Amino acid sequence: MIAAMIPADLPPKGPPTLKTIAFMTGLGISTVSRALKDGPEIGADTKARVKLIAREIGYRPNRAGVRLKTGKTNVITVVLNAGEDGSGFFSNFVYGISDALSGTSYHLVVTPYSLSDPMAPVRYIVETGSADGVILSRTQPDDPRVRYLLENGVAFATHGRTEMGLVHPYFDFDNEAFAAIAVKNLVAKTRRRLALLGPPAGLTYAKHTHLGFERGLRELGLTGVPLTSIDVDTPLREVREACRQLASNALPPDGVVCSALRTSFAVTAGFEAAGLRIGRDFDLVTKHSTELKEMLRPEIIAIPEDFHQAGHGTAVMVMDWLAGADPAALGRLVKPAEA
Amino acid sequence: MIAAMIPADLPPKGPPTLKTIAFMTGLGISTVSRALKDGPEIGADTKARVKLIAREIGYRPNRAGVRLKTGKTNVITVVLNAGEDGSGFFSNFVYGISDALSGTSYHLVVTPYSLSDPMAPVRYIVETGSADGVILSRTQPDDPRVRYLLENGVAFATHGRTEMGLVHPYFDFDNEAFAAIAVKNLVAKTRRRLALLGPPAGLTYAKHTHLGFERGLRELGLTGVPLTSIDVDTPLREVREACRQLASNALPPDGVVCSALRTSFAVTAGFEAAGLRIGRDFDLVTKHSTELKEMLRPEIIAIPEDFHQAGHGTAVMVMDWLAGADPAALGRLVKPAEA
DNA sequence: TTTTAGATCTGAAACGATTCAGACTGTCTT
DNA sequence: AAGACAGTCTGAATCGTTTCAGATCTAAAA
Repeated sequence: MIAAMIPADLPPKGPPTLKTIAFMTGLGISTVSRALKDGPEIGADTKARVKLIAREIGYRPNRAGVRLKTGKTNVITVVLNAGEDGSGFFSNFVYGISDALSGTSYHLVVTPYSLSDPMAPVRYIVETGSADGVILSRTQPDDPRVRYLLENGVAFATHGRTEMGLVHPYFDFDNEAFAAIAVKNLVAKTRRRLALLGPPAGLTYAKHTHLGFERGLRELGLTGVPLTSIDVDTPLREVREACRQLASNALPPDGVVCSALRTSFAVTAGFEAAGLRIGRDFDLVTKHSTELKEMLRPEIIAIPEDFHQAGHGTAVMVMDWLAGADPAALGRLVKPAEA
Repeated sequence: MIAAMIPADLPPKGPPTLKTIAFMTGLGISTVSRALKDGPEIGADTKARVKLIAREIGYRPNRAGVRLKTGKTNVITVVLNAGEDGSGFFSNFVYGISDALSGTSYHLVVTPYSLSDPMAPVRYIVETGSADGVILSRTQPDDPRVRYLLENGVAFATHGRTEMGLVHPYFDFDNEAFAAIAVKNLVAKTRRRLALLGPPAGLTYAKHTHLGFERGLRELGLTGVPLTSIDVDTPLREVREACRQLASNALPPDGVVCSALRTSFAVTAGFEAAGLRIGRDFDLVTKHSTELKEMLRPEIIAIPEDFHQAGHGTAVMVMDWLAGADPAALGRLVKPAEA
C-alpha cells in the first residue's frame, strides 16, 4: 500500500519527453537536454547514446515547454490584408514562405488585417510575444508598423521598401524599372499617348511605379497621364467603366501601363467596350505571375514578377536575422526581365 | 545584505501575468485564475475587482503557459496542397477561416503538403499535438487523413465529403447539382454534344461532378463525354492544346461543363484556336468565385461557388466541435444557384 | 599525500497557468 | 457552546524545457 503511493520511477507514458530519455539512459534530465544540443560539458559517447535513443523513439521537443522557458515561439507570422486577389499573390507568397520554412522548426501563422487598423496585428504580436519574426507586405514610405517593430526589437522583413532612413530587411521588385521598361515597350510599338494605372497611392511601390513611368517618358521626350481616380485595388467593374469612358475620348491613350494582371483585364474590357482593339488601337503592358493571360489576351505584354520568390526571400531574411545575421545586410531588389 | 537576498514581493516586471494581478489585488494566484474564468467559489466583488484590473493593465493569458498545463494549443491548422490557384480558392478559403477565427482565441496556422505524402502534416499535428483542430481540403471518397484524425480523436472538418461510413463535419458544394444544372443550361441553349472537364479523378467531388453530369444527360435523353486525359488541375497550356484538338474533330462538342474558371479560360482559348467561337459554335458553363470572367469572356455561363463561405463554415464547425458540439450534427451541403 | 584542475554529470529553480486539497471565517443548528 | 456547513480564499504540485550552481570522480601537479 505504501509502496504504491510512492511515485516509483516508472517508464513514462505519452509522447516522449526529456524525462523519457533520461529514464531510458539512466541520465539526468539536464544532461539529456545538454546532450541533445551538443553542450560542451557532455561526453562524446553520452551524446551519441542520447541522440540515438532520441531518434529511435521519435523525440520532439515540446514547443510549449521551450516557449515558456525561453520565450522562443518558433513561429513566423505573415500579416496580410484581406481582399480580392486575382493575380495569385496570396497563394504564391504564402507558399513561398512555407517552402522556406519547411524543414526548419518554424511554423507559419497567417494573420489578416483590416485596412482600418493596420497596426492591430503587429501590436498584438509584440504585446503577446506570439511570434519570433514577422513578414509584412504592402509597405508605405513612412510605415508605422516598421517603426514599431524596430523599436520593439522584433525581427521582420518587408515585401516592399520604406523611406524612413531606417534599415531593415526587405524584398522588393524594381517597379521603377518595370514602369520604365513598360514605357519603352509601348513606345517601341509606336504608342505615344501613354497612361499609367498604378498601385494605390500611399504604398511605396506606387511611388516607384510612378517615378519609373515619368522617367521612361522623359527619356523619350514624351508626356503621359497617370490615372488618379482608379488604381490596381479598384473593383474591376469600376476600372472597366472608367477605361471605357477614357477610351471614348477624342484622343484616348494608345498605350497603358498597368501594375496588375487582373486589373489589366478590366482595362482591356473597358477599351474594347469603346470599340478599341488591343494590338491594333492600343497596347498594354502589365506584370504577371500566372499563365492566365496567355489563354485570354495573349496580346498583353507581360513582365513577370515572382511572388513565390518574394515569399521565400522574406522568410529567409527573417530566419537569418533570428539566427544572428546583420539585418542591415539583408535586402534584395529584383530587377524585372526586359519583356 | 541579508534582506537584499530575500526575494521581496516587488512589483513584477514585463508583460502582466496572473502574478501581477495577484500582487496588485493582494490575492493569491489561484484565486485570480479562478476569478478570471468565473469560478463559482469566488466572491462576486472579488471577481469584479480582478477583472477590472486585468482589463486595465491589458492582461493576456500566456499561451505557452496554458498550452503546457492544459494541452490546449488554441491553434487551428489548415492543411492545403500547394499548386497553381487562379480561381482564388486559396486566398478566399483562408480568409474565410480567418474571419471565423477573428475575435476568438484561435490562431491560424497554414501547413502545405506535397501530393507525394498527404499524411505527413496530419501525422505531425497528431504526434506533436500542435493544433486543437484541423481543416482539410480536397477529400477523397476513402480518405486516410480522415480515418487517422478520427482514430486519434482530433477535431477537424473537411472541405468536401467522404464515403467511408464515418461521420465527421464537412462543408461541401453540391457539385452533383452543379453539373446537372450546367447540362440543363447548355441544353437550353440547344447544345447537344456535351463534354465534361471535371476535377482530378480520385477526389470525392470529381465523382459527384461526373454523377451530376450523367444524371443531367440521362434526364434529357442525351449522352456526353467526360474528358479523361485532362482535368481541372492540368496545366493550362495542355488543356488548351487538348481542347484545340478536340475542337478540330469532325463533330466537336458544342457544350462544355468545366469545374474551374481558370481552366475554362484555357478551354475557350483551345476552341477558339480551332476557329470555334463561344456563344456561336459552343457554350461553356463553369463555376466561379471572382468577377474576372465578366471582364474577359462574359459569354461563359458561371454558377458561383463561395470559397470564403467554405472556409468560414469549416472553421466554425471545428470550433463548435471543440466547444463540445456533436460532430455528427455538423455538416453542410450548399446548393448551387440556378445560373 | 594532498591539491588542483578538468571532465562529466545532476538537482533545483524558473517560465505562467491550472487545479486539487485544504484552510480560514463566520453563520446557523441543535 | 460545540459542531456542521457554506462561502472564500490559498499553497503546492504539475506540465516540459533550460540553465545556474554545484557535486562527483579521475588524473595530473605539487
